[in-house]
Amino acid sequence: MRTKKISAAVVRRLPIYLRVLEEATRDGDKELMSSQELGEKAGVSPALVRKDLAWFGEFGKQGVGYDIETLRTELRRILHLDRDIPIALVGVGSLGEALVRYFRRRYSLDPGFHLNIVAVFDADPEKQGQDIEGLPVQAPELIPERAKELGIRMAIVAVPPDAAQMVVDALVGAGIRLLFNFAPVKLTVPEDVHIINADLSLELQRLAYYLED
Amino acid sequence: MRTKKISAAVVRRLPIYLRVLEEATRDGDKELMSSQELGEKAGVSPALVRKDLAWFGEFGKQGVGYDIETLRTELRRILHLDRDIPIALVGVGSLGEALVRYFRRRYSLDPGFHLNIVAVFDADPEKQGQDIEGLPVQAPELIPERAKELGIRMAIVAVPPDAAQMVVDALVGAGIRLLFNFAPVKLTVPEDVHIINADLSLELQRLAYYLED
DNA sequence: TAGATTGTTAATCGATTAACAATC
DNA sequence: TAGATTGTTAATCGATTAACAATC
Repeated sequence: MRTKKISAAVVRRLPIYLRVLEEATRDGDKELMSSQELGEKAGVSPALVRKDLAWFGEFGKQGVGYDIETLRTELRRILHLDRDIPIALVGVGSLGEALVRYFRRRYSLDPGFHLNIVAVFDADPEKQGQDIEGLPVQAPELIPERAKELGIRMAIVAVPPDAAQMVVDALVGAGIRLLFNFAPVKLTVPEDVHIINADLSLELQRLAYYLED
Repeated sequence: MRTKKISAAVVRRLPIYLRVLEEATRDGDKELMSSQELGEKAGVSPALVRKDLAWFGEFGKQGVGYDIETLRTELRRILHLDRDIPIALVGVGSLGEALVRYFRRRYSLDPGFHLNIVAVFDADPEKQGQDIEGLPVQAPELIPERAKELGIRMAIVAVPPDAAQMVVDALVGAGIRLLFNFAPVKLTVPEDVHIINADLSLELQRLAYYLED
């Protein structure tokens, strides 16, 4: 049912639903959840929950609701989170290093968390060879090789702004088409490449708009 | 002209426009910029650029474009970035520490960057007293006191998920109504509190949707 | 069966784009 | 003046909500 193109707005909510369901599974108090309850916990209207899910199939039962276990399994499958996803991170500054630690710990502690940083790159020879959370920092020249070897199709970019476009080009050249960028610059990518920007300065600046005088 | 309520979609683009203008000022090649050019550099259509700016005043000249210097000054004023904004950060894990380093360095290097982390808190007594980028880690009990003293009205939350709601309640209790949250949980706040969530796991998970099988 | 809740269609809302008169 | 570009209105597009028949 992946024929029609699903909008980004819908995709953005799927991991939220999944998180609510994972929590419900952990707390394990019941087997069913209505769109009403799922919506409340996800911060979304019940109608929108149903509409979002309906894009992918008929997962609910009228008069009953959704089976938590089933829906969780489906959402994992839809999001490709039913198996490990190897990820590269480029740029071991303070932020990059923190991200490696954060995600690798999360991966090793939470068995349901399939996002796994498996290779770390930095152009600084001083940093190369250093161990970050069990991974050696490697030269960016090795990206294509390691990507192939490890099946990497997703990367996190945490390099300084000047280097970001170059790094992105290298990643795309290595066949990586899913990018999560922390550099505060607008990047240009081919249209079959998906890029999500986490521009933290921009977010803080927009928060400042709401300051009262 | 802040009578009508400006939508979040508009506010989100303002810092992008500002960044383009700051760059243009730095490169200093010219004094004017059209909505066409500003739009290209910001990744927005020219019509939308004009519409967004028109909410706040008539900053352009027909047939000419926008004066870069003037518009930059106006945007800074609109975003309250024409003066320093003191910020608190709570939670000195690897991510919190990286954020302190990142923003404090940015603040000291870039004279136009007015967002300034001025106080850092963590509940772990082991961490209290430690120096992070020139700031001592303090006990969260001191938040109200320091907030008053330093005029803090914005805070970054980088604590573990379990502690997040409690910390947010404390911050709101101390009169802080602008929050930037990194904890992977849905937080409940009074409606006059603005909260921006940077839920990095959620973003990576949604990127996984676009994996091809 | 009666009550509840889904999946889906129609109505509404809001944001973006197109178009153009005003005017520099 | 002629050409260019703004500010703004109308048209379009897309996302969310309301409503309800289907059905468990």
